[in-house]
Amino acid sequence: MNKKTIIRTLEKIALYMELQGENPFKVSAFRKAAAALEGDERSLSEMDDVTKLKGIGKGTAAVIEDLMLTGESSLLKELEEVVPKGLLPLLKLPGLGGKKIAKLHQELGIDSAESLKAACEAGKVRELAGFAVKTEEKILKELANLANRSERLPIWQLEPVVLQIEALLGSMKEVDRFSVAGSFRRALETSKDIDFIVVTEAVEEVRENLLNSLAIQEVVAAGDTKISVILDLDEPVSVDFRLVKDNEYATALHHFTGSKDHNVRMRQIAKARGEKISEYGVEQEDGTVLTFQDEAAFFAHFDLPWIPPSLRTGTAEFDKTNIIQNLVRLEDIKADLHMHTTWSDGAYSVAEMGEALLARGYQYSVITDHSQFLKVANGLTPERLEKQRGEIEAFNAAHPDFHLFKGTEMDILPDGSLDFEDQVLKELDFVIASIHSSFTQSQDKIMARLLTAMQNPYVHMIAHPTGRIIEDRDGYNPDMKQLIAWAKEYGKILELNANPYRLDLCVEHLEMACAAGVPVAINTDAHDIAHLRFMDIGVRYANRAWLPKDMIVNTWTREQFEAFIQRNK
DNA sequence: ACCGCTCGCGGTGCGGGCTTTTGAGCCCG
Repeated sequence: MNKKTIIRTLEKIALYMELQGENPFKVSAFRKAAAALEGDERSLSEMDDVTKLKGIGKGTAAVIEDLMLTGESSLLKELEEVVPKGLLPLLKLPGLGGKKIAKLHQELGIDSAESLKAACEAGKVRELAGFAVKTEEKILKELANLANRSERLPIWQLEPVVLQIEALLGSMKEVDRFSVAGSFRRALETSKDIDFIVVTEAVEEVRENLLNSLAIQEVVAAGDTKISVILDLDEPVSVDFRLVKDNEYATALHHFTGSKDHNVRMRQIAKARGEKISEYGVEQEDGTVLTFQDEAAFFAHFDLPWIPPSLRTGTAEFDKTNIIQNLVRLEDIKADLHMHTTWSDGAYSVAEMGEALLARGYQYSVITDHSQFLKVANGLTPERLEKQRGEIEAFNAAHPDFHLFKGTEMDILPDGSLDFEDQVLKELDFVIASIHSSFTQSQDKIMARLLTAMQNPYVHMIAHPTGRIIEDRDGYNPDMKQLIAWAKEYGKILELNANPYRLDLCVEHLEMACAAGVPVAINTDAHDIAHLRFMDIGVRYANRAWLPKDMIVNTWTREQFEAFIQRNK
């Protein structure tokens, strides 16, 4: 019996109890027990007594013992007999929780989405205490939505929507300031919706403007403090706007940025001091409410540094406050080491990319068009690569305070060889090696390919090391522990590809690279000037892994970078 | 159901808002 199964069983028990309308504390006790097991790194055999873990007592330990001895949980079996499986999806319906579902089951014998629909249509549901006509209508509407209801949306789908809404809010003269909040601001891979905090004194105008300017499928709520809409895009996207006064901005932004666990911890800290935090301010013991100009002032009130949103998980951010100042911020970034031009599959010329990089205030960058193997991307032959050199040198001659290094994104071929000979690589300043083909090879073959690149003295960096696309494909499944060990051994950089499709390395792998002391570069892989903005996402994502600034290659000065890339010549 | 303060019992990481049932359940971070 493995630990994962036990954790899942405890969570299942909680779910079934919830559907029975059980005491919510009892339900959460089972969830807490599961979380306690999950949070402990030891395997079950290494724990002599599970009840020593905080959150596991007599009852939950009995379930664990049951599972260990018999492979089954008699408690779960009993629950499954009493609670119909068809009720499980009903918890997803907004407005229905365990208590209400239990009542529907007990009073009307409802056991599935179908029977709930029938009961609503027959007008049976409105007769129940706690339900009425409106509830019935709402349930019917939500049942219709249930099938095509999308779960969490990936960051790459939300990012352009956020950009568009930011442009709209920025253009509205009644809007004094605004920010995106929620899990998007914390740089999570997926979010359920998008939250915006908007400061305005002209609530009506802003509301009308928003409702008229956005492509709206459905207005969920449109009050004085909250506007909630579903946008009519390829997939429906929920967006919430919170309209607040200027002095409430900091606490509202903090509150709606979360995470929930972070907020709970903050409120505990406040409570211990006799204060109360809400989205409107910090209430003092005498009832007066303090407000703050910005989040930094709010955190400072609790003797905390400004905690970057990505760190707000409710865990380490309160213990490791002394190293927060060592983490990377967007203004620390001095270069972008991975981008494409019209020479391969990019949309802008070398000079246009160069000007855009200068406009971002960078000191240097690297042009890295694809190599010849990638025909679909118009990859460069050694001859064309040589021609490109002239264009880059001309740009550099005209811009003495900035430097474009000459590079390539070279394919690691399916047979394990590299796309350019060493003589070609030798002439380049910076060489990226990456895999774009034969993802389904065995892990041994993939690792053999990567090892060739690692052992080549002219290669500096491995780009998007796993090849994953968020919520779409898993990539080529390299042995990351081994890859990181090689990067350390051969002195290579691993990339955090900041394109929101990729975010590769992921947080877990970044943490491993960090622990091993392997340098990381945050790159946009821009194929368009507009893509250079992804650096912001990359930086916020890197924060989630607590990567210190000095381990991030593109925070280095041009001199430091040059010293590093020339070491093998 | 678990924990902690003390051996049975009260509180359960927070607080606000919305619905519509004018309480209690549900939802948000």
